[in-house]
Amino acid sequence: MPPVKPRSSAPLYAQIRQLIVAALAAGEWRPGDALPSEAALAARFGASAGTVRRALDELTAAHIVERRQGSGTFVATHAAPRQQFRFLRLVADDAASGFARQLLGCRRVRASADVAHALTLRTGEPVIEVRRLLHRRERPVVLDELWLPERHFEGLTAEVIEAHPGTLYALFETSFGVHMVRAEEKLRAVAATPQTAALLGVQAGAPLLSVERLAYTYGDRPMELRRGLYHTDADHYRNELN
Amino acid sequence: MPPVKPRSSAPLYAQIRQLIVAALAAGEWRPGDALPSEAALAARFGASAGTVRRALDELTAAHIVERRQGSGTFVATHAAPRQQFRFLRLVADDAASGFARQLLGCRRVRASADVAHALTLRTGEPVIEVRRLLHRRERPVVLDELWLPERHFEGLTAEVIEAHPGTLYALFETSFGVHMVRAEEKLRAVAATPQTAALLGVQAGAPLLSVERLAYTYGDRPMELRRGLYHTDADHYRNELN
DNA sequence: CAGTGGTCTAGACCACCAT
DNA sequence: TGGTGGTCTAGACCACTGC
Repeated sequence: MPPVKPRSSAPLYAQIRQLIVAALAAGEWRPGDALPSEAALAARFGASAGTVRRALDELTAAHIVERRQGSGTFVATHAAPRQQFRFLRLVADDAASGFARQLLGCRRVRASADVAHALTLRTGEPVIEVRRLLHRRERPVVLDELWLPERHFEGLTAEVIEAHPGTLYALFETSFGVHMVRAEEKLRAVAATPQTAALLGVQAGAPLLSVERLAYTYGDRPMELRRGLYHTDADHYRNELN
Repeated sequence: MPPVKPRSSAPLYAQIRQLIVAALAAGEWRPGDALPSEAALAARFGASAGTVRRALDELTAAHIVERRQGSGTFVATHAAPRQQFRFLRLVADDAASGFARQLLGCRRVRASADVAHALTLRTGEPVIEVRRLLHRRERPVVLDELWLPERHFEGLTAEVIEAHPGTLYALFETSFGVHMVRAEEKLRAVAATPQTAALLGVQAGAPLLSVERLAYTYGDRPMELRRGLYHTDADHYRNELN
């Protein structure tokens, strides 16, 4: 990894931030690994400790790395307890409790036009389609359908999913080297179709919260399209606005 | 305003951040005003420029102040073009366009139990209730109902609202000195009642996105409860997850 | 105890804005 | 041209972790 170009227009801390992300994308450090110390990174990039620190500050804010005073700086991982439901904003109206997962299907299909467009693939390229149901208190609350580009997820089968105890994002990390960094969601209210109503245990036509999520890995590359239908009678989608 | 306590346990930059927020809450600087320069604030708080800068960094991230290189640091205001729709995440599926406002009512009522609880009032205390409709392309898309503690909004009437060209949050700032800093929202899908359906031009039972928002002013004091029903056929609620 | 991140300082230089 | 925020440095000291 070369040192930083001195004549570039972008601030040094931004260049260092990008170089660290590039190293993460290249797999130099894996989720959960410790990064070199701030002093070591400063030496590597030929910058002062304060400048490296600023780059790490921003990566910490973006949940790309995680700092632990006294121990070091670590690559963020969806396996960490805090990150478990980082992207699932559905919470119970009363006291929270976890979800039980039920896999409905996992198969290789050809990307439809809209799936391909979202994932920047060509229509008809192979994608893996997963369908699942999440239950809370023995009742179905989320019907999820998601698509992944097959070339990054070769070998993902129902058996692999069933055998994995953690979240899907943790599985993507450990088994496929794909770490999701951020996501964009589009929410709408829709009416349950007869099929979705049956799966979620509601009447056809009942209102459901539709959540379409596009998740990105390092370098803003879209890697997962997800369409969820949330039953929001006893749960709600929680959001904070700044 | 006294200088910072040297022996306190919280970091100096956090104390300075809180002192600045307290000064904002006390009205020392109003939205749109320039704060003293970083050097002047450093002198006032008896800290170095770097420490004051860190406090301002955090206030900038929270959209409480806004920096302009070469000019100074300014108190954030909802009147600024960028902040216009900071809390309204509903965007059109195609090209964006603005909203037209229609006031349905503004009256003084007694707080119901849930409204009072959200605003930390006692049940029956006077609140101002506002109801409006937002239109896009001549079609109603948002039915809004909101409640404000009367003691902070004395004199808020339909005429005042109709006469104000900007957003409600800008009006709250200029006429009542209440600046909203952040908000929490709870989203669900609900079925339109006959009344709401008529106002939004949909069938009774049609799915609507219900958005309950609690907005806070400086010091995390809740100042507005808002319940919106969004018609999401040609619009969606956009969210970014980090 | 050594090594790590967390805080705080002092100062230099640059980029931008207003006048 | 003077004042403002933006970047970058060098170094001191503290708090915490793990051996």
